[in-house]
Amino acid sequence: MEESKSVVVILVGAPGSGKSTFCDNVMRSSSRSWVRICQDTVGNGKAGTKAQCLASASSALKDGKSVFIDRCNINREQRADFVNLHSSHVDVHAVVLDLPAKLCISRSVKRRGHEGNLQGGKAAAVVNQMLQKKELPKLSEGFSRITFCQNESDVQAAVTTYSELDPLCTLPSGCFGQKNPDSKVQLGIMKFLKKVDAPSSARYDTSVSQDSVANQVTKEKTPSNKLAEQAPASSNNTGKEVEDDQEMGSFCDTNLLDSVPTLAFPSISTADFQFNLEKASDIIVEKVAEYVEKLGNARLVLVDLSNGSKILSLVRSKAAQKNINSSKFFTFVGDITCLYSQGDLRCNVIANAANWRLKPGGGGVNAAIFRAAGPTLEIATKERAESLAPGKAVVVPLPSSSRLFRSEGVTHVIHVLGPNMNPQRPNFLNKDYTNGCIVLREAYSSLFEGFASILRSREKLSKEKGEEPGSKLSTLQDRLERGPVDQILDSNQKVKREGVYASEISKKYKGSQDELGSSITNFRGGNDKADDETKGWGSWAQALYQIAMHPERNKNDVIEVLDDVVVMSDLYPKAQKHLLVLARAEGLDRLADVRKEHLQLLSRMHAVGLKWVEKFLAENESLVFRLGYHSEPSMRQLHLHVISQDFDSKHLKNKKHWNSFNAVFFRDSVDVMEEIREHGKAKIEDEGILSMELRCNRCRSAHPNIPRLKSHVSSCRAPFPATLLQNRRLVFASTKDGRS
DNA sequence: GTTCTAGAAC
DNA sequence: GTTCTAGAAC
Repeated sequence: MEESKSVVVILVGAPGSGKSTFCDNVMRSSSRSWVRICQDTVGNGKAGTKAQCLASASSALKDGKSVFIDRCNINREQRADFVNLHSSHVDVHAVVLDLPAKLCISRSVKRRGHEGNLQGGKAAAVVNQMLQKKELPKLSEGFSRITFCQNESDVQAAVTTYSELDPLCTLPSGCFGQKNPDSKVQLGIMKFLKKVDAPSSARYDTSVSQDSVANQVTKEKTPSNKLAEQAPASSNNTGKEVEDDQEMGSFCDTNLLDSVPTLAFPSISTADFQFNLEKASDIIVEKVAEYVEKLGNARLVLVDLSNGSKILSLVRSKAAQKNINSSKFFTFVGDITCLYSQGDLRCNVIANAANWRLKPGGGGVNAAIFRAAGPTLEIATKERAESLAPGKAVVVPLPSSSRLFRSEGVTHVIHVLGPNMNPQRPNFLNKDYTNGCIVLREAYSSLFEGFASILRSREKLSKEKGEEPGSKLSTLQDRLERGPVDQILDSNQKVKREGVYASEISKKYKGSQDELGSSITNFRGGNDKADDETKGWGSWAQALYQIAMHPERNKNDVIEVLDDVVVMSDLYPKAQKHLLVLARAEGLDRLADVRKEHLQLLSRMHAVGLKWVEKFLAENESLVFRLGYHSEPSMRQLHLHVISQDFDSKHLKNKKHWNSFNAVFFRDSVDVMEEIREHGKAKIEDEGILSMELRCNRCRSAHPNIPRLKSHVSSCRAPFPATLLQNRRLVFASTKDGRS
């Protein structure tokens, strides 16, 4: 009989993956003579080195022992020298403990008395860092056998294999237990949800499916969606290799045909319009409760893209408290434009959180829906309404050529415009939640009324066809599946009649738009949009321009209006006192536009700023002020910052904020005026300065991040740097000498 | 300008 | 694991 062959087993895994436990378990019951070489212990108390590990391994092999290399060996480079221990009488194997990072971290954080003293808080960081470098071993590195373990049962199986490895036996060569590394888990799960009786021969990594995907897919599903509910319980029986599902996403797939009319809607106003989530969730639940029973068997589904969505969880718990029928109203995590193809949720109507222009663009749901629907939606929308006032909705039948119609089964889009609490957007309600809540309620009423009108028109269609009204309410879909295209167009046109009803309403709204949304027209009026765009200012960057030109329309923000300047509080003050003095001149967008002819205006702005500084200093003489311009402002319209030097503000959040007031990017008003006077233009510093290191504005010490800087600044009492003390760049209370 | 969030840094 | 940043979207 052949001489017994030693084995070198290189364990591969992050801290906490269970390498040492694996070795212990094998060694406890193996009939082989094993040596565990652990870098943490090989140095006899000191941190061991890789060289020591190699030496110990060679010497153990010489003695005819088998060896475990118990170190992370996380990438090829780390493993290479150990693989080279291979010889005619030594096999080199790898056992990969590729367990979920979460698990490794929680184990390594919790453990006590670890050999390498890697435990507690720092362990997590190390594990995370290490997993970034992870490189799974390949046979080509020189291994004769690689065993991949992705969960506890894999590990147990590998322990058994090595425990039972008799000294005279060898294990078969090759890779064992490897999953397809980039298999589309999401796809796999989706397919599984559709086919519960998938083959159960092969293994499926339950930890992956349940942790990452199944929850996302199923958690939010309605109880009526039984298949989805059952899926996680048996998902470990499904096939590990999931073939592409050709049926998936096809509208004509009737596997789980769901003919209940359903409206999917995003939370209105809570994203970009920054409406308070608590208030919004109350209103959603209130309005759903009001409408859900009126809508017969139809369903309402609140959709949000992100799994951890606060609005969904608020609405869920409030709806549960109100005992709203969960088969008629539920929340769903997914992309509203792919609910059927990606989420298996059939929604024939989707709501769009539209903008007042009813145009594509912006971002979020509006952009996504217009993109997914294609240009036909824009055309169809235009036929019905030119614009939308807050609180209103308009129903738009989707042309059958639209992708949303063809592949998602969406027959109508209802555009809704909610109240806006975002100062950067048109129709800003400036914290007026009394009005805001009224408008948001109205928005949901309009939306659900619109949906009801679609349902009524379908019922009518069903009657025309001689069907039981409300039996299926999916006439369009039936025709789509069975009938020729002309029939679809035919029914589409009939639906339009109802759509006109909706657009009549919207015309009525248009009439009342002036009182409801006067700043809609204001926003448009005065300047022309093309002009803004050629100058490269985004829509959000126009606010100051609007205020400078029409201060009377923005009474809430403006604190002083003069012929040539407007003074306002910065909406997001970066210090205790932070004002903006706006130039009321057309075409003076930024510091770079300033020339000699503006000198008088500049000195006027400076004087007005100083006047306000005096007022503030009278209230609090410990403040210190600086007046200046940003080299490259984010907002259109030349504005002078008047800012106290405490920088004590929750709105000061990042490097850019700090450096825009404390690096040379901030151009002192006194210097700007002098440069204009002497050279005809002001020096503009590059935006790159904004990412410079963070230094205290007094003692100039450097700090690693904003929180540390802020905490330092709050207590630094060093005098200000000499340059700031010169030329009246800093403004102090008159009783002070400027050297505090 | 802000918010949101992924992922880097600790 | 949390904290923090930086980039994208608006």
